Amino acid sequence: MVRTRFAPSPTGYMHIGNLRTALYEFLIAKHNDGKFILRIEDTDKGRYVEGSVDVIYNTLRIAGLNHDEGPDIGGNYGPYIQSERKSNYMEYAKQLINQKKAYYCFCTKERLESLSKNISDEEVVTYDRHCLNLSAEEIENNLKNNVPFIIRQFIPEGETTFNDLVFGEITVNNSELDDQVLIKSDGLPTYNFANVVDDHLMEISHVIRGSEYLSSTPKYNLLYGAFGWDVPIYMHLPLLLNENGHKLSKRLGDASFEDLLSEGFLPDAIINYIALLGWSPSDNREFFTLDELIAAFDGGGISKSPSIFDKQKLVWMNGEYIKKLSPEKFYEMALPYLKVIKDEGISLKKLSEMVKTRVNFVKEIPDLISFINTLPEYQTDLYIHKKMKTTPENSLASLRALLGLIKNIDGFSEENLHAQISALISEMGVKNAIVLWPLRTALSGQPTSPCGGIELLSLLGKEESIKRLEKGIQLLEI
RNA sequence: GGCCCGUUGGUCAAACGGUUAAGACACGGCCCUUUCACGGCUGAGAUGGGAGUUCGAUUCUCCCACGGGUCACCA
Repeated sequence: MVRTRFAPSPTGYMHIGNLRTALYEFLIAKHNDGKFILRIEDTDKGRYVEGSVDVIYNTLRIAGLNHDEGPDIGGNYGPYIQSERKSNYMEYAKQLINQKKAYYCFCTKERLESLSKNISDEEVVTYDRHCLNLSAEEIENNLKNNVPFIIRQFIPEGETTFNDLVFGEITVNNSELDDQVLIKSDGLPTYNFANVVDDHLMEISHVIRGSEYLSSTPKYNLLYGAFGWDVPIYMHLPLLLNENGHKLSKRLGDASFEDLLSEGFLPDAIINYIALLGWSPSDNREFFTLDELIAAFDGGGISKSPSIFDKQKLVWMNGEYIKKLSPEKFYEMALPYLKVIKDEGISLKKLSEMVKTRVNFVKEIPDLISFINTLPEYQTDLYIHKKMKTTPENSLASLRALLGLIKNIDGFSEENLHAQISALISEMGVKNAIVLWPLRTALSGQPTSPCGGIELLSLLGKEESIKRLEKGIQLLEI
């Protein structure tokens, strides 16, 4: 049974790197018909941020990464919040002490600091094992007198080798490893210890996490070995970097999932995009629904080198997702923005269709259509278009002819307008653009618009169209 | 600094000893189009450097350079 877990700390912020880790954990579980577990790692009381567990729930829900077990929905391996499992860890730590795989340490903070003081910056500071050989009496005495203590892992001599699904076999000399703290003086376990104990107890089969944990993995292995437990399958993921090549972080102002959502990115687009950061499917496809990802994600094709999070490409992908939306769904999302239009005679449905291929975000809509409310101030050089071969002079002539025609048209349907204007154009003996570009310009007052001149006529109606044409003529006559 | 990991165009990346070194984003051009956009076509742009191994290296080995990670009673 494949069981993976997402184990965030409730620090109030879920950046894209965390999300991608959760995604891959979810995908590996689901690809293998396994379980995806959520566990909250709140052993650092100092960093706890109120409400951040809800951020985690919301993120997973919105992203569609539904967990099978967790604090909110329970499961057979609970509790799923580490602070609620406190007694477990001490018990296991004492077990290691009995086996001489761990030991009490009564060193004060001051002594530990003095340790690093005598050493130059070039060297590694490791614990000097001052407390390793305390006599049984000393230990007992200290404990009896409530001297604050921590429990340290005893790292034996030798080498440690582990295998990683992404990075392959890695061997490290144990002399590089410190006698790390397992239980802190507040009685809570460190992340490293809690992780090993919980992953074992929760029968996690695949430990999937960022590659920043690669160098502490040997210590995990030693712990598994000390307990006599099977080592899980490791899968370390390449880091996600910002455009400056640094690890994504809140401090550097990198966007969180929530930030991206409020910027208007679609959850599916974000998921699709980050799935491709550090992973490449065998067929090089680039559009995936979550279900398609589950089918395709078999653990292969994961890169070892870090990737830079490129927002520009996400913007593009968001636009693609918007184009894929059904007209109904797009209309629903666009509606709040379409409502900037004051004229109730205008079909928002129709506007919605026009605007759909022109935006990467629905929030861009008002900028595209607000000219409909009021004609913007514009300069007559808008009428000069090299490719259309328009000049202020021929534009003026066209607008005059159009004004004359339109005043006498009653049916303002597109078909009718189209027919009449075509007739006018052939009568004038000019190119389409000579008439249509000035029309579009006079009606929109902008270099671009979501549709052409004839549609604009129909959209604005006779009265408003005449006003705008007259305004154009007036400008050109000066 | 020690240790670990990495290095294909600006970015994401494919090619797992033999290819004219894919594709995508961004950028340029052309076409389509009554503007813009969409769409289509197209252009420019890369194997960090040096030794080996091999008939042949992006691919294997070593050295160097560069980048990242880690070295907490943080996770």
